[in-house]
Amino acid sequence: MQNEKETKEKLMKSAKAEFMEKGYMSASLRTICKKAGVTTGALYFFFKDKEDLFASLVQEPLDKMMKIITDHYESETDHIFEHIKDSDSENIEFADDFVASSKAIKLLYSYYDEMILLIAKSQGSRFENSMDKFVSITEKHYTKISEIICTNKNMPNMDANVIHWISHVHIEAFAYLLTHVKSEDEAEKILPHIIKYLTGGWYRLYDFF
Amino acid sequence: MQNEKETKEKLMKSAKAEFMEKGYMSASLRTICKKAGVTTGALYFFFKDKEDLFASLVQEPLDKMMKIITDHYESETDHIFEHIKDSDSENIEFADDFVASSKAIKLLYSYYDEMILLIAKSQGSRFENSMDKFVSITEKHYTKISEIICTNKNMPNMDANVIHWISHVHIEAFAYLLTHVKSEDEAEKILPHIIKYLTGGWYRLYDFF
Amino acid sequence: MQNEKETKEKLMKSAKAEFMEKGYMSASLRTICKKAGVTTGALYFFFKDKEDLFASLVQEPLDKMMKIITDHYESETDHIFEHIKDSDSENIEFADDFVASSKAIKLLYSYYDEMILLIAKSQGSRFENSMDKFVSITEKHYTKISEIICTNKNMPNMDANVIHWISHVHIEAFAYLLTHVKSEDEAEKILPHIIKYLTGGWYRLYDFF
Amino acid sequence: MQNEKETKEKLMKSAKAEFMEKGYMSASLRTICKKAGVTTGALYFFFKDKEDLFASLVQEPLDKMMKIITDHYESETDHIFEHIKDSDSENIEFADDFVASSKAIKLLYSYYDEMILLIAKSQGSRFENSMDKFVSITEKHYTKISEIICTNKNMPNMDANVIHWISHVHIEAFAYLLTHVKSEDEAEKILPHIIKYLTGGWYRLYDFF
DNA sequence: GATGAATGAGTGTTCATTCAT
DNA sequence: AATGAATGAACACTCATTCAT
Repeated sequence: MQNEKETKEKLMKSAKAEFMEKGYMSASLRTICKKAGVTTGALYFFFKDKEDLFASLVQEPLDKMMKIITDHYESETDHIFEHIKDSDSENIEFADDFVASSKAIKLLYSYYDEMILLIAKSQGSRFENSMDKFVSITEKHYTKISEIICTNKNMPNMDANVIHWISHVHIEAFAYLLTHVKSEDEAEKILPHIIKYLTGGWYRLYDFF
Repeated sequence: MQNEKETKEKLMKSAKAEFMEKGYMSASLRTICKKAGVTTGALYFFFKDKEDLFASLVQEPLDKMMKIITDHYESETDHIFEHIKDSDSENIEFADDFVASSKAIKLLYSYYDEMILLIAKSQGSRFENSMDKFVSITEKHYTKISEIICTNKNMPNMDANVIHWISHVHIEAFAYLLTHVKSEDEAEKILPHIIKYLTGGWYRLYDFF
Repeated sequence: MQNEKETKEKLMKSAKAEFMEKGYMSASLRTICKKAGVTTGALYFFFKDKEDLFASLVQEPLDKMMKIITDHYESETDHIFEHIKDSDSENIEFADDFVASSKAIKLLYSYYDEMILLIAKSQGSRFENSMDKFVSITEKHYTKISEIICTNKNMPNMDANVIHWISHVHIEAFAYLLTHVKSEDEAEKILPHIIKYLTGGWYRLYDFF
Repeated sequence: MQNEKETKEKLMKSAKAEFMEKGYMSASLRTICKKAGVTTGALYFFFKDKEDLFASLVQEPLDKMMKIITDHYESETDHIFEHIKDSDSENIEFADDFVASSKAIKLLYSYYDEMILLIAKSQGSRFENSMDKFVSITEKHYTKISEIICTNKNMPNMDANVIHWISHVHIEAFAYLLTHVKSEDEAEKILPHIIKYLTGGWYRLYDFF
């Protein structure tokens, strides 16, 4: 009726605040509507149900993030394969990938609220395990890399559970920044140290020192 | 009923199952009582409220774990200080502390259910951030260690946020094992790799290689 | 949209399907519109309200059926009066009216869906008792016939409630066929037996044997 | 709390009135509770859900009625088999079973409200087709009888659909009385005529005259 | 002719909690 | 030590209907 699309936006803004405050399960649609100044019926005109409302906030950022990660790993894989051919097998270098990571951080912080919703406020919704998907992709990538290293170094393959944990830690590192470091600037300052630490782990695990 | 305390135990057993299955928030006291074969009134005789019931399951294990960790760090701190005096400043060695870690794992798995409740099923209760306390203690310990290293190596002190993250990662490593690796044996097999990775991070972060 | 009346027809078709599936009360205008590919507003352009939409489907068939029955009884009444004069009072014969009944069945099955809507799916609407009107007309007719017979046979008049019940049964017989026998052919095969049974009732009730 | 069992009874009384007035679907649990002077929570202490509340009113009467009918048909079957042996095949007599029917009517009217609920107010609940079960039992009984008659008279067996319809009519006759004749006395007066009519149908259908 | 937006009252159901007995 | 009864607020969701455009 009134100003076009305004209601939907008010609803989404109100929903974001409520989900952020209480999490998916404890959030009340009644409260969301009240704060948006609309009736519950209006909400159901725009959204199928509670989950759809939540999805309207996080689905797109999630998809974008997914694509960024997938693309990144693809290019990194290419890079490593080239690197392997050129260099002698003993001196693989782990990319202290500041550039890519910095990009990721930028995206992450540009969707600050939405990422928080996904990471910490989605319990009870179908998004409650979306971090796991990131971990899964990461795991696939690291499994490949690990195989290359082990082959080159004549080591037995690394235990799959270990790779899974490392993937988990890497993804969690970003989640950690979001949930514990409010400002992007601050995050950017810490990030190099985190990367340094994480690559240190790789080197040691594969006996490079 | 007959044997005193039997009701309370039935209630706690039933509660554990329900909390494990649905998490704190989604667990229903009605269901817990029904499965225990008692009325809700009985529950409220033994427990103040929902949170108190949850606490009855996790508080003690949490406290024990807390003590173990605190004690461990105290003894480790002593050990490091001695070590510092004895050795020259350049060659600090990070304890790849298999013994202590293995002990922790044993305790962790002896309270498997309770730890899962704390780590993964406590959202909505006052225990939802209890991991943070572990992280805090760990952080204090690592802050000390970091200061010693930096002093010895004439480096500027490490950013507090980085220390906090590292502490987080170390605690999460144990949580990860619990939530992803069902059997203790399996966990013990993975643990050395995890420790190796984590100490590798320390070495690199403080430029030991 | 383009071709006028197309929307209305789509709406009615969709409504018929929904009413058939769920009955008047449980049918949802939302669903009807969705399946017709129109908005609720469009529905309210063509129809006053839910009941009006239902009426658009069944009113005309109902009226036609009403007229057929009324006409039929009128002609039958004439026939009986003639018959009475010609014959001696003892030998009234009940028309095992196969021809008329077969005609009725044909009409009934030509409006199969609409009749089902009226008979079995109209609860909650103003049509929920439309069968009663058929019964009423039938009752008037049979009351006359009963009076003629009783006069001729010097019997006391038949209890009005009994006549009402018989009328009810006769109408229900047709309703039964519609709701229990899908095909017209099958119905036509059963119909003679039903008529035979019903006329048998008349003979016995009025002590013809 | 207060007077034992009073609340449940008030609830059931209130529910009966509401279901009678509006039918199962349109009845509102809120209204029922309000009129009983209790909160909705109280209702759910005594009854699982809306259907359970409805069942608490009609299940027992339904079961009793079912038993009466089953028992009746069993004894009637015995009677007919004896009768067959004694008499010559040509002169089967249909029991104008006033005694049994009168008994049924008495039971029916002693549960007047409940039977009305079952017959006319149960749409939307699991009881909406309970009449069909009565018809089914009746059908089985009449199928047997029909076979006996046809065998004795060297007729082809009667069409199953016809038997089904007759069963339907017989059951509906009782339902009709309940829904159209308020007083039991009045019903008892009409019943003999109905039975006479129905047996007349049998005689004619099987060509006894 | 038809849309898109919105209303507001309503639904059945579940919840943790209380308390007289 | 425990029961059985009851509260009352909250929940997500659906409904027929309205109306400016």
